Amino acid sequence: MKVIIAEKPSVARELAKVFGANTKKAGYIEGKGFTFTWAFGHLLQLAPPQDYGFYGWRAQNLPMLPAKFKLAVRKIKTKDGVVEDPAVRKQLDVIKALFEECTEIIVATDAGREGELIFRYIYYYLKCKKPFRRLWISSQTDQAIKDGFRNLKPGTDYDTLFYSAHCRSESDWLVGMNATQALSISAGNRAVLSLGRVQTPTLAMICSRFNEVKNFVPETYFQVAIQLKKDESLFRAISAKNYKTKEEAEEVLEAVLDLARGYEKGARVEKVEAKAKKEPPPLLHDLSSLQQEANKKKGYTADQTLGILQQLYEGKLVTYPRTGSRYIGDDIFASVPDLIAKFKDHPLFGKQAQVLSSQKLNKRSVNAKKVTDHHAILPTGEPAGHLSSDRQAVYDMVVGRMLEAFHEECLKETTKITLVSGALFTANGTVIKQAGWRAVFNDKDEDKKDEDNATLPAVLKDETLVISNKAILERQTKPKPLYTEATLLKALETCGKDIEDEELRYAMKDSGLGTPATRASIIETLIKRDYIKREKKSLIPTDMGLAVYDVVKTKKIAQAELTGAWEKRLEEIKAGASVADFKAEIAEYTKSITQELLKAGTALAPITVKAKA
DNA sequence: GCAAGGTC
Repeated sequence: MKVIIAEKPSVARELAKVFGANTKKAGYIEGKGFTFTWAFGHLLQLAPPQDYGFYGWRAQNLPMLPAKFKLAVRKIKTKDGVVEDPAVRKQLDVIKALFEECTEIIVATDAGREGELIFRYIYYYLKCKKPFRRLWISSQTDQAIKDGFRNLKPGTDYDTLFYSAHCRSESDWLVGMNATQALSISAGNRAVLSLGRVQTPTLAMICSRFNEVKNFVPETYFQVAIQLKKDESLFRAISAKNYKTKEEAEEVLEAVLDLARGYEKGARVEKVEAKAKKEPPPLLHDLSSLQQEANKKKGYTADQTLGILQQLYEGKLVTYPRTGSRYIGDDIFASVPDLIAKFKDHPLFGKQAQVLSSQKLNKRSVNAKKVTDHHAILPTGEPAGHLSSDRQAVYDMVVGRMLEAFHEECLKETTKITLVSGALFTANGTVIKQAGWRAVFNDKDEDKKDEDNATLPAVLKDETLVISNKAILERQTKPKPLYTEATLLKALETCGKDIEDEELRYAMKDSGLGTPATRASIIETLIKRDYIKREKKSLIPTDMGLAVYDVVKTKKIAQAELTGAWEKRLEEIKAGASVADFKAEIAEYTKSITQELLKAGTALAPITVKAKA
């Protein structure tokens, strides 16, 4: 018997279906000489400090550098404290029995670094010696699965991938556990002051933006607005220049030849620029873009959206949600017309689904090369039935985005009218000629200011127009906005892009900080630590968060570059570079950051006393 | 009591 192990039940079911195996047992499916079993993500984790004899949180223990890491069954928190997760233990027992029985293991965890680690941790924890081969597929259509099984790779081909995954895991433990204890201890051991490769740069981003806003000095400036009349329509134009003082603006205002001053047609059209613009449809959603949209439209937190999506996924209404890809492959695309047809009677989207059924689909979201372990989020087409309002809202975002993504471009015409009346004035307008994908939600373009979205009347060069009104506008420069969950998620995704060092920037280009599956929990961790809080839609630091930021802001652990540097080395390890060298560097860094924090954290003692009181 | 990573 051969046993196939997947990362999660849904994938195991999919594989079993392709093989025609359908005898369901507790924790596995069998048939046709194969057994399909699964993990639930990471079943095992690196054992906590006490498993190496580091009891309590004491400076003498630091730095904790286990000679050899141990694995422990994943824990959950219950009212009786932290215990082994019984479901995980049970599944491990199932896997153990199957591994003992089998002649060969086929590794079908997700095709990536963590997928490899999930399997290897199980394999080594169970002290299994059975031979294994690797299934490496990036799409789960029947054809891709069949091809993948015909083309299984030797398990050892992925040894270096495992080494890089293992290094990632141990390095995060070493730096995170030691830095956390060092800071907490030196601040008086009254509160958990956690630090980590991902959470600390995230905190730093929130704090630095907050400080920027707090220290921002707004500057007042002035504009002159005129109201013009062409036949029966009115529109507004704004001075081409901004003025620093009210006096300057008043001079310009005075010079305007308006009706009140007796000028029948005091404005002359200097220039009319009309441009046709094609606006392509948005890409399909990945988890992050959906979390951002749900936060903007409905105010859901990233964590809530992930939870809702997980429920929809378990209800088989949407495809795998924790994806970082906004694309699908050609195989999935082939099934899209049928999928769209299933929404022809949908109360909200039925009409657009029908429209789409009769036109050529836009292929902007179709690119097999940009599909990583999972493709973009799509509805499955299963009948949804009655859903709670939040599930319905998120489901509609998935369905609506699918219709948008395969829709035609939106055709717009933008117009810029330049006028002279004393000074120069401009009016910007946009007219949607053909809604295309924008017909799905009929939303306005939220990135644009209202005044740029005005509908302007047709005017000709050198035509003269009535100025029916004029005014001075007092404006203020604005700071960048505080982070919301939506903008923070975006920033986490893209934060590697402005790193100066070219190699580090390259190493982070596909990753950013954290992963789609973990970003929501990073935000929740910072809130749980009392480092940040939600205020309306914004995320703002607490006094504690700001104090921690002050201590670590110049250190490597607070920089996104640290992840870039690690990614670069991990990529090299994957390509065969020395593991020992990287481990030695991490041990060195662990020692130095621990020493620094053991001294630096004393500055935080007063604030932890206050927090405790 | 602690990281980041995965997922029911």
